[in-house]
Amino acid sequence: MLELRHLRTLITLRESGSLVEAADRLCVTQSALSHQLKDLESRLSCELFVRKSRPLRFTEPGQRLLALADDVLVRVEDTERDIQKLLHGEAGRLHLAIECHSCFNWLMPVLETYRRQWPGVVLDFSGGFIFEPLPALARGEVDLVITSDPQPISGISYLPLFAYEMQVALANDHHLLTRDYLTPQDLIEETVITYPVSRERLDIFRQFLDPAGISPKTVRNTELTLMMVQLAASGLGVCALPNWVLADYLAQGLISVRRAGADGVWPVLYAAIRSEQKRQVFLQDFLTLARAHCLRHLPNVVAADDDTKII
Amino acid sequence: MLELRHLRTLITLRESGSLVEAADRLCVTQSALSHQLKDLESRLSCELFVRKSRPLRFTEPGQRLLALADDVLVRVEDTERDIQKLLHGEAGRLHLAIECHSCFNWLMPVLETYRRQWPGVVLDFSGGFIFEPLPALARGEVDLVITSDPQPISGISYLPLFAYEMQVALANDHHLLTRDYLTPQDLIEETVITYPVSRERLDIFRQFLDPAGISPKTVRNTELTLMMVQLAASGLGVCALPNWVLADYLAQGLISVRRAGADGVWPVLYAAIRSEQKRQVFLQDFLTLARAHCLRHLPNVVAADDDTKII
DNA sequence: GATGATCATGAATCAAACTGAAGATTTTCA
DNA sequence: TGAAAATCTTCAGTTTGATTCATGATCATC
Repeated sequence: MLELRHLRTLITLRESGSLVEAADRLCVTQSALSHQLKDLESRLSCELFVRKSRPLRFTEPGQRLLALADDVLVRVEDTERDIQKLLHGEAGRLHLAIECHSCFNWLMPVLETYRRQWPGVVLDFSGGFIFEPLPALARGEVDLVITSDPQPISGISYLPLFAYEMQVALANDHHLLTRDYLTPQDLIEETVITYPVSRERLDIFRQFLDPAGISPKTVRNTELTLMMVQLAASGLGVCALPNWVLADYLAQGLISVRRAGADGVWPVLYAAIRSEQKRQVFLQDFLTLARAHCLRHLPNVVAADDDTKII
Repeated sequence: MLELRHLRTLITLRESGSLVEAADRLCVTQSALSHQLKDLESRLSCELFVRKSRPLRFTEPGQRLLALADDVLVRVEDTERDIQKLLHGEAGRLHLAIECHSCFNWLMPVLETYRRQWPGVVLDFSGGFIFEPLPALARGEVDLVITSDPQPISGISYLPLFAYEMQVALANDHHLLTRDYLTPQDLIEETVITYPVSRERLDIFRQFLDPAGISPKTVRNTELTLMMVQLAASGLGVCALPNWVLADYLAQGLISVRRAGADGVWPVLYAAIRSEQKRQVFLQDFLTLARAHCLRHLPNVVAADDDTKII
C-alpha cells in the first residue's frame, strides 16, 4: 500500500537530487531509502526515477507521484495545523528579534508563509544592533530570538534550528587564497570587518579567534552585509559570514571564500523562547516552518545534531 | 507521523459504525484498530471520536481528518490508476456475463463508477438465462463471468469476490417460522421457487438439498426476482436468495427469512476470467471496485476467506 | 444484576523497516 | 584510460512498531 512516507521520500529526493542527501535529510540511512523505493517500485511494477543520471531524473510515473505528493502533503499539513488551531486557539503574539543579522535572508520568506498559515497571530519584528534581545525575551517584550549564542538564562529555552558553516570572504587576489583553509594565525595581520556588536556575539571571535587567543590587526564595523562583502572584495579586509550569505556573492565572482580551520566553524542557530511557551502550537509551527525552509533552500546547512534544549 | 493507513481506518470506521465491524472489513483485529486509533489520538493529542455513543460520533478534529481522507484517498487512488494506465494502456474490452441473477443489484452502480474511471474500456453485457457463460468465456466471447459455481475449466481462473449468506424467504405466517433455522427435511413438503436454470447452478440445491439427498415437493420457476418474493409472500412457495436481495423485502415486512441449516449456507461469488488476462490492470481494477462496493454496501457480506485461484 | 456486545489494555509475537558492511556501478579527474 | 571517489544496490542481522491474543472494563438490554 502506498503511504505518505513514500510521498515524503519522493519530495525529499527531488529536492536533494540524490539518495545520500535525501536520506540525510530524512534522518535515515541511504540503504533504507534504497529499499523503500525499490519496494515501492515493485509494488507499482514500474521505475520511478532513472538512477544512472545526475541530476536525478524522474520517470513519468515518478512525476505523477510527485504531483500527487505536492498536492496531498500540503493538505495533510494544513489539516494537522487546523486541528491544532481548533484545539488551542489560533490567536497569539509572535514578536521576533534576531541576534544573527544575516538571518534576514531566510526570515522574510518564512514570515511570509507563516503569516498566511496563522493569520490570527500578531507578528512583530525588533531588529537593530544596540538592542539586547535575550533580556527583552526574558522580560516578555519579545517572544522569540534567533541566536547562535545560547546563554544559560533561567526561564529561557534554546531550540536548535540548524547548523551552518561560517566561512571567510577574501578578495579574489588575496594572498591567503593559496591556503586550503585559514588558521587563526593567518588573520593576525588582517583587518576583520564585522557587524557593530560585542565580540562575544560574533562567531568568528567566539569560535575561532578567541579560543586561539589571537586578535586581528584591525576590526572594522559596518551594519550592512553588502558593504562588508564589498570591503572584502576590495581587499580592505576580510569578513566572516554564514555560508548561505556568501554563496550568492561567490557565485557572482565578487569574492572568494575559505574555511576557518580544517573542519570549518559550524555554529548552530537557535530559537530562544520562554520555556513556558514551549507547548504553544503557533510557536512550534514557526520553528518547523523555519527549519524546513532553511534545510531546503539554504546551501550547506544541516539539521542540528540533537534537540537538546538548554534551559 | 500521520499515514494513509490512518485515513483509511477512519473512513472504514465511519462506514461501519463500530471498531469491531471496521476491523473486520480491514482484515485486522479490533485490538489493532483500538491501538492504532489511540496512538493517532495521542500524537494529535485529541480525541477523534466519541466511544460511548451508538452510532459512533466523530469529534470536530475527527471530522476534519475524515474530510482530509475523503479528499486525499481518491486522489491517491486516481494517481495509482493513472500510473497503471500509463504503463499498460487504458484501452480494453470488458464483456460481462452473470450466472448469479441477483447480481444486477450491485453490478449496475459498480459499472457506473467503472465507466467513469476507465472511459477507454469498451463495456458490454450479456445477460439472459439460456446462455451458458463459462464456455463463452473460454471461447473469448465474454471476458468476465460472475458465478458462485467455479467449475475447473482449463484456462479459466476464478477470483473470489466475496461470500454472502443465502437465506430462505417465507410467508409471514409460514408454519416453518417456528424453527430457528431450516433443515433440508423441512423443505420436503414445500414448493421451491427458483430461476429457470439447471439445479446444479442453484445454490439451494447444490449446497443444501442435494448433499442431503432431498428434493422438495415442487419446483417452480420464474425469471423475475420480485415475482419469486411475491409468490413466497403469498405462501405459494419458498425461495432462496442472497441475503442482500431479501434484506429490502424483509425490511418492508413483505416476507420473513430463515437460515438454511444452523450455520447458514455461505456461497462465494467468483469472477471468472481467462487466465491469460489475470494481469490486465483494467480487469483487476474492476474486481477491486466490485469487492469494495459490495463489502461496503451489501448487508451481511464478508471478504472471501482466501484468494485461491482455481485454474 | 445477569447477559451480550463493544472497546481498552498489556504482554507476546511477528513482520516490516531499518542499519551496517560489502559489493556493484557510475562519475570524476588525473 | 584507469584509479579514486561517490553513489547506489544487496544481503544479513537488528530494531521498531504494528498486530494479535488473552483478558478486563464499560455500556446497553432484558
